[in-house]
Amino acid sequence: MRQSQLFVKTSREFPKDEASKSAQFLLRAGFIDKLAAGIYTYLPLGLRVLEKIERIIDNEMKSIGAQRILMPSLIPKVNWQTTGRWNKFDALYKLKGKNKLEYALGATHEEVVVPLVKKHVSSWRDLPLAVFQIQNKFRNEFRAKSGILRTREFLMKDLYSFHRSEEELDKFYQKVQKAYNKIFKKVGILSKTYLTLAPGGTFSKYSHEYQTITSAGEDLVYFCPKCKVALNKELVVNGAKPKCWRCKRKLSEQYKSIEVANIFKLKEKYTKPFDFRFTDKDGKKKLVLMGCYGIGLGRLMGAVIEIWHDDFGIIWPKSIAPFEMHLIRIGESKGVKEKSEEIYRSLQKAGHEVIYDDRIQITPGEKFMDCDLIGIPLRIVVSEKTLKKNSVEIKKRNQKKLNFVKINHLLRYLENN
RNA sequence: CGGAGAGUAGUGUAACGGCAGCACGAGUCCUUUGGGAGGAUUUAGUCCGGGUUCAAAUCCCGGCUCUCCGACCA
Repeated sequence: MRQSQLFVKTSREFPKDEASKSAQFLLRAGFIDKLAAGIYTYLPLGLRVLEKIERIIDNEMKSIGAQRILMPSLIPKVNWQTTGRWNKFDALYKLKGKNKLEYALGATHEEVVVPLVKKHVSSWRDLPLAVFQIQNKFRNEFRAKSGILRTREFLMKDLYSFHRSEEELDKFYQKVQKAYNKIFKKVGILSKTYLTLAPGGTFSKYSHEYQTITSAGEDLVYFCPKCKVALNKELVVNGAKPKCWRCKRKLSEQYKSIEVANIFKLKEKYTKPFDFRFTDKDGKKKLVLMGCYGIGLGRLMGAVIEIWHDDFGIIWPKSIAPFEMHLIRIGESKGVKEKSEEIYRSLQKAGHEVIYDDRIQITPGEKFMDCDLIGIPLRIVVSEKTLKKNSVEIKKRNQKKLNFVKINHLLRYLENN
């Protein structure tokens, strides 16, 4: 993509009203635009990142056998009444339709997925089953904050699994944990992200969260260095000493963290109100057991930036960077222009995702500053200086070192690095 | 939802109750091209509604919005 064609421009000024680093960089670099508190547009660069995260999650979900669907956002009142959440879940956005019908925008989808799956599952032979979707959720948060870390409309992957026994549910629950670890590894935050025991909220007694430790977080956790797991502070009753839920050792140090994902064993909590039963091998009707598993995609994107940035901007992990490389042209001479256009075309032809700073009347300094701000992993510079050596200059976003590579060796160099 | 703070041009900021100014950005033209360059020129603003006053960005009342703290929370 040509940077001159990007309709969103970068901004030199820090937004006055944003405290969190991820929000500052995303706004300055033109990844997102704020419409209102907790409501954001994803601009071309931001959308590319979001789509890459989506693809990673989609792959991992499918690899554990989950089938992707897309449920509606408009959910009738009766469904919420069946589970008792019409009045209990106060983050619901409620709307009135014609004929006095009422709806809530989807804040979570048990009320849709349970009756849906019930229509098609009746025998033990139909189970286990897992379905997921990636869709915008609406929650009327009392307070939106920290840019895309806590919003009122946000993209979420929600997975629901259905089982015949607790044993089967446990097994799948473990499988999801492994898949989640793979996801966090791919997006570059696994080393800071810990399985955390937490209260279950409206869903169950306990749940597990995935907490990414960073000072930008709004949660507090105790971390066990031996077990590599954490305990949410909300679970520590007044005065009690927090203990690791695995090895039982006493924990003392508190860390701020971001809850990037949450998983629950719902068991029969939502299958019961919908009377969702299956006929087991022994001919008896039994309640289906259920689990649910969420990841907030935008929040994950924000968490990655909280971990991966420096004073100049974002440092995207390769896996979710909006582009693989940033080709920068310095200078306006005919030779430089022709050569950089040629390199741009050959990179594209070789299948590389490249953003090309072909803007004119922009000083080299400004191009470099924008490049650091946007945070593409690899920077390739073409200028009079590099052309004298028949080369381009290559620099990684997270390193200081400059490499000069002969132009006719460039594609091979990129393959091997 | 409770508490605190703030709303002036696209962004960031100034102006005692008395001419709304500056910087950056954006547009046009020229020069410049290895870490936010220089010149010329143009552009654009007091959140909304009421009140006090000869006169309101400024004082008062009401509303709206944003940010932060708390509460809440898949």
